[in-house]
Amino acid sequence: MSERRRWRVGELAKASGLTVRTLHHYEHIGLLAPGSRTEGRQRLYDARDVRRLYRICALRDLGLSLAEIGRVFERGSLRDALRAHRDRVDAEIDRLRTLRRLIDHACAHSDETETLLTMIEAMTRVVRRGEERQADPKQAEARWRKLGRELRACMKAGEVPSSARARAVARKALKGILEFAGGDRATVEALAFLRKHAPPRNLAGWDAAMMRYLDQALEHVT
Amino acid sequence: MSERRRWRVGELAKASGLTVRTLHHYEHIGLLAPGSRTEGRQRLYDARDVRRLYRICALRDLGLSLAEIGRVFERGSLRDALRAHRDRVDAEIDRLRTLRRLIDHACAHSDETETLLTMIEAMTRVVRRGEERQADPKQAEARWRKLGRELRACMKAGEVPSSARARAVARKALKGILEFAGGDRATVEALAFLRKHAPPRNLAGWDAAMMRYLDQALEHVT
DNA sequence: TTGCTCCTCACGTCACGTGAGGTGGC
DNA sequence: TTGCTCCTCACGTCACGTGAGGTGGC
Repeated sequence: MSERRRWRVGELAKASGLTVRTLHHYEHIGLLAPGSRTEGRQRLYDARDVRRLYRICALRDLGLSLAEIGRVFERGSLRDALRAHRDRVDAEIDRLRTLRRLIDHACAHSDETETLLTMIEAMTRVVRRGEERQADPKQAEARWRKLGRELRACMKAGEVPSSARARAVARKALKGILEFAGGDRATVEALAFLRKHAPPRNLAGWDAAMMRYLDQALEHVT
Repeated sequence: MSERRRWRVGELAKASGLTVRTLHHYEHIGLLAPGSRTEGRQRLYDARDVRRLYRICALRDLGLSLAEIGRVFERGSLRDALRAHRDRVDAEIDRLRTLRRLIDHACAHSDETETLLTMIEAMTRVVRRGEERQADPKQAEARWRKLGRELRACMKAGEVPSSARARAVARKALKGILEFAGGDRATVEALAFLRKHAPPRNLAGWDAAMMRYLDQALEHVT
């Protein structure tokens, strides 16, 4: 009674929603070989193969690579693979969110290709090479840390952002920003936008609240 | 005085953070050719090339393909390209969010590879092929629409989910769910999870509030 | 002359898509 | 015999990475 149901490659393709070529590919890389073949070398998949295929599809739909899936089936821990994958997904979501805001900001603020390009260029320059452009990154960081401490003192003392002390800090910060931007207006604007919408995490001890406070103080500085 | 600054390929690579191979590639596909070459065929990039390169990098960092970037430079509207891209980014964020919840749910609820696989398989089966499994999709949809109307009537009348009328609707819904799941417990659970965490949009006229109401009513049905 | 940089092929990656040319009939 | 499905190469996609073997000196 071992006359079990068999599937030819086209049948399995139709049932699974994959293509015949995909099944060939999975066999080629050693991920799923049919249990048997006919005398004419036609592939015959059995129930075990089908089961395995659905698991492959499930993991693939989660975004695992075929190589990772192979490893999970061989001996790996699915849990570890999933945890690692979850972290990758989280990072990707973060990245896309920032990107989304950047694109939207660009779209909303200009119609002209030239202007748009300049703006995007400035933004990505800031995002990508941020620290690299500093003459001396360590010195620059120490300076921002110091400014951060001064600003935090203003905040703790309950001073409004328009107070003389807060404005003094803001003026020093503005000088640092202008220096960083190399005098490029688009870069200064891009920095302001990024401070608001995609605050860098843990940048020299600054947090989002401090950046908001700084932006308010900057509005009172000429 | 046209002795302008020139860059050899290695210099430009270092300055831009790209590899030499990448610059070769951009030339190969017609995206960025050096303004000139030496007698020994060495590439010489000028300021215009550098400018163009930074724009290419900016658009690439936004996620545009090299082909799209080429089109934008030739004649295309950057704005249209950005809008289209923004929509793609949005869709991708949605997809990853659902995925994220799915992975987390799976991780949180089991240690065993076997169980995890079965759970994930059930979920992706539901997500991917939802409607296909119905014997008659049109008839099924009409049925869910009818149930939706009955449920909405309960809600409008201000009845609590434990009321007799709501429970009657819930019992009918449960029957439909069991049928859809083909008697598979894992699939039923997966459906419940997805109703809560990744509600399908506009499924036979049901919205998220209705699904919450149904879930509450289901808790009062044995 | 010694290094370093540059050059042009050309194959590899990843997950398949897309024919081409020929054979099988679970 | 006619269709339909199956078979095995093998090149194409995308954005480069990675040598291999040889030449230039912006």
